[in-house]
Amino acid sequence: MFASLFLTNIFWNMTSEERLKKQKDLIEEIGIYFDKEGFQPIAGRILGLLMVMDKERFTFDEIVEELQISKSSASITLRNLEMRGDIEYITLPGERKRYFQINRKDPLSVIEEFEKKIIKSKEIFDYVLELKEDQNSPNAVFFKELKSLTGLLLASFKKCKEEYKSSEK
Amino acid sequence: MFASLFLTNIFWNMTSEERLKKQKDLIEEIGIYFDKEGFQPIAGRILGLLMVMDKERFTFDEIVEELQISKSSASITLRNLEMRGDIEYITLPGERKRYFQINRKDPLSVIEEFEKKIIKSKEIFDYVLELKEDQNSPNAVFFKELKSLTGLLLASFKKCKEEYKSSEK
DNA sequence: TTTTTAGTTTATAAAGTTGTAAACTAAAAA
DNA sequence: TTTTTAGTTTACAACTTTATAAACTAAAAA
Repeated sequence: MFASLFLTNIFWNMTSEERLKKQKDLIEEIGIYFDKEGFQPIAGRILGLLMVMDKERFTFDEIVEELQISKSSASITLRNLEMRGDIEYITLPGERKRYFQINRKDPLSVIEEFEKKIIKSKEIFDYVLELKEDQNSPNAVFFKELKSLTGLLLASFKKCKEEYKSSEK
Repeated sequence: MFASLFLTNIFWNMTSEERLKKQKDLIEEIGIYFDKEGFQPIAGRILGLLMVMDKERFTFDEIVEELQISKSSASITLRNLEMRGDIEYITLPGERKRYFQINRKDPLSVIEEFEKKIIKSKEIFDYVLELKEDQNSPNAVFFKELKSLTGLLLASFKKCKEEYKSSEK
C-alpha cells in the first residue's frame, strides 16, 4: 500500500502543495497502521503528524487544530504517548507551551523490544514443557523446536546490535 | 512471571494432580499473555488449553465444557483462530466431530512474520523521507538511521533462517 | 487585580467489543 | 421417520473504549 504510493511520486518534483497534500494523506495511512498495531486512532494520527510534517514540533493547540480533535482527547492521548516513550516534549525558555515531537530514541531499543518478546515466549515454552507428561508428544517436540529457534534469534539480534554499533562509529 | 513459576517446580516430581492444577493455572497465564497481544480473552484461553494439556486434541464440546464458555463463543472464536492459522482441526474416519489442535507450523514462519513487520515499517520510513522537504532535518536523519537498522535486521533474519534449516538436517 | 493562556479533569454520549441464550440446521443414528 | 449429535446463526445484553463538551485550574500577562 505504501509501496504503491511511493512509486507514483518518485519520478517528478512535487510542488509544496502537492507535498503537503501527500503528507496529510500519509498521516491518515500511518494512523491506520498504528491502529492495527493496537494504538487508538487519535494516537496514531498524532504520531503520523509528528513523523511526516516538515515542521517537526507541535504545541498542544496546534495538534488540536491540525487534527480537529478535542482538547481532552489531545490531553489524554499526549500523556499516554509520552508515558509509553513514543513522544517527548521540550519547552522553550520564557514560554509556558510544550512542544511535542517524536522521541528519536536509540534505534537499538527497537531491537531490544524484539528481544524482550522473544524472551517472554521462550519462558512460556519452558514452562509448558516443564508441565508436559510426555516430553515426546507432538506439542512438546514442537515447543522444543520453537525454543531452539528463539536461541538462534537472540544470538542473531546480539550480532545485529554489534554490527549497528560498529557501523555508527 | 513465568520464570518465577518455573523455578518453584523444577526441583521435585509433581503428582498428576499437582501437574493438572499447574497446567490449569498456566492456561490462565497464557490467556492473559495473548490478551495483551491483542487476542480476545476466550481466544487466549483456547490457545492455552491446546498448548499446555497432556491431551493435545479437543472436540468442540470438550472445549465448551473445559473452559465453561457458550457454544456460540466457541464456534466464533474457533473459526477465527482457524482462519488466522493459529489452530487447525482434524476429523477421524467415521466421526462427525472435529478435533482441534494448535497449528504446529514451520518455525521459520515465525521469522517470516517478523520480516513482514520490518518490511512494512521500512516502507513507511521510505515514504516519509520521500515527502520531507529537508533531508537533513532531525526526523529525516532519524528515519535514515532506522532504515539502515531494518537492512541489518533483514540480513540477520536471513542468516538465522539458513542456520535453522541447516541445524534441522 | 483581572484576564488570558495552556492546558486538565469530570461527566457523559456514542460506538464498538465480547459473550450469551435460544432458535435453528444438516448429517448421522436409532 | 424420528431423534440425537455437532455444531451455526441471530438477537440481544453487558461491558469497554473512544471521544466530546463543559467546567475547572494554575501560571503568566495586562
